[in-house]
Amino acid sequence: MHSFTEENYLKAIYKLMENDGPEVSTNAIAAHMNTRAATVTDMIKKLSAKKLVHYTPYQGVSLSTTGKKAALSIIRKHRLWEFFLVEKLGFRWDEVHDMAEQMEHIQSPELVERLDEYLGFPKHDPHGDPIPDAKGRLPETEAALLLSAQKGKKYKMSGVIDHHVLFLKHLDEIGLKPGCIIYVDQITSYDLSLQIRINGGKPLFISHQIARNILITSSR
Amino acid sequence: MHSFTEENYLKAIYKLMENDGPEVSTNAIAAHMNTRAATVTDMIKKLSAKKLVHYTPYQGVSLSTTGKKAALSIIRKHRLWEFFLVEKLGFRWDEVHDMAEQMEHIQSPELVERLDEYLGFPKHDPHGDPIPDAKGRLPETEAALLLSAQKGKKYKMSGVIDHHVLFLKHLDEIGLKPGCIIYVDQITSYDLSLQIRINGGKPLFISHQIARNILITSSR
DNA sequence: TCCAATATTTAGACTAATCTAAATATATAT
DNA sequence: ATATATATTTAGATTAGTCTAAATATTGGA
Repeated sequence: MHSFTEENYLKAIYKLMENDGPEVSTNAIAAHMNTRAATVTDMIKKLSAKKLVHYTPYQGVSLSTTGKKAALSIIRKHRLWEFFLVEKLGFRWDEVHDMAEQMEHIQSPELVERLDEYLGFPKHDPHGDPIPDAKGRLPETEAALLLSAQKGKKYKMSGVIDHHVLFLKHLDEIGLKPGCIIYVDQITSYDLSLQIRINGGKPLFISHQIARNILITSSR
Repeated sequence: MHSFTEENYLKAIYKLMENDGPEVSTNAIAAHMNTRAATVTDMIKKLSAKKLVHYTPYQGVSLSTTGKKAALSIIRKHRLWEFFLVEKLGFRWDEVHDMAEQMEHIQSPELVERLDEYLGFPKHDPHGDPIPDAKGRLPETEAALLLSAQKGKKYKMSGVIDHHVLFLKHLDEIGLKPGCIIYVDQITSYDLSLQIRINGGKPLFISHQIARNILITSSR
């Protein structure tokens, strides 16, 4: 249906749209995809001809209904495969992105639905990101930043903002991963660093830099 | 490393080489891959420049050691994914080829090894084809054709020659699939058709056409 | 308002994979 | 042995995706 490249553009536009609003700039896409603005313009025209995006020259681009659906389908596959890689094959959550990046392009609606069922219809991937259902609907996700946590309370880690491998690896090393319970013992007002305990373990210091990239929900 | 297209050529050359001997003709590749001879010549030159094949113009092509290794790695992945699709996701053996055709190109040595382990190191895929190990070694496979079976004996179905979907689907419908036990009750010398029973079930007539495409081993 | 900085698009070119048509080599049947 | 049929390669063109450099549009500050 769509080429790998087209799928990657749709996904990129979707993610940028999620963060920065519906109108996505050529340069933002170029930066996100590590290509040149001229290349992006070419591809946007193609996606526009296929009615996957709305495009007015110089005004940025936004996903059409079909484009959004396509993007969500790719994201669904990506996240289901990530879940598979962690839960079934035993990879760590910081290892699976690049593999899923390839697997998300496998074309077979039947395969996706069977995989979903096989995995027990998970709602979130190993990073805590919501998995769209077969219709492209995202599960409700109420989440706050760890830096907005209150002293003395406990929370459940529900995901991350930053998805870079080095960040994820660091979190994994200190024992932080989605699902764990975080007890907030101290908040240093000077540098906004936190002293926490994970699942009731020993105290751990978390910088503001890290706390702003961790998502939490009320525990239970 | 290699493009999808290059991988598909290597696989095609491997399969043709398996059937017709080491020297594979341009036309044979073109026919197998549904392209034109001119296209094949171009690609052969590229594979030759990469030292994946040995090539003398007008004399056909053969896989180099590296080329053969690459081909076996792709076949390994294809067959492991087929096994996964049937054993874990519950697809029928006649449904999985096209999906595996896409999955075989996923690049990640670690993923393949973990998948192999997860599946319990299977030796054969759902069609009975041998799965190369991590080093590219194929398991021993002694197999005969069903048409060479003897009256009154029983055999285990070990695979198929023809891999076309319609053939596989037909076999599945009549209950023949790798692993089943075949009792040969009668052989009609006139048309070489067979009367068999599957796993001791009710009698079934098998044409010569079908019998020549089914592989068997001695039962147990 | 107008100019400079920034963002975007256009023009022209490149590579990989493919094609058709023409040229050339090999094989085969009298 | 030679002509004809078949197989293969070459030449030249096409499409998708990419690039650089140049042209053009938008924006924000004086």
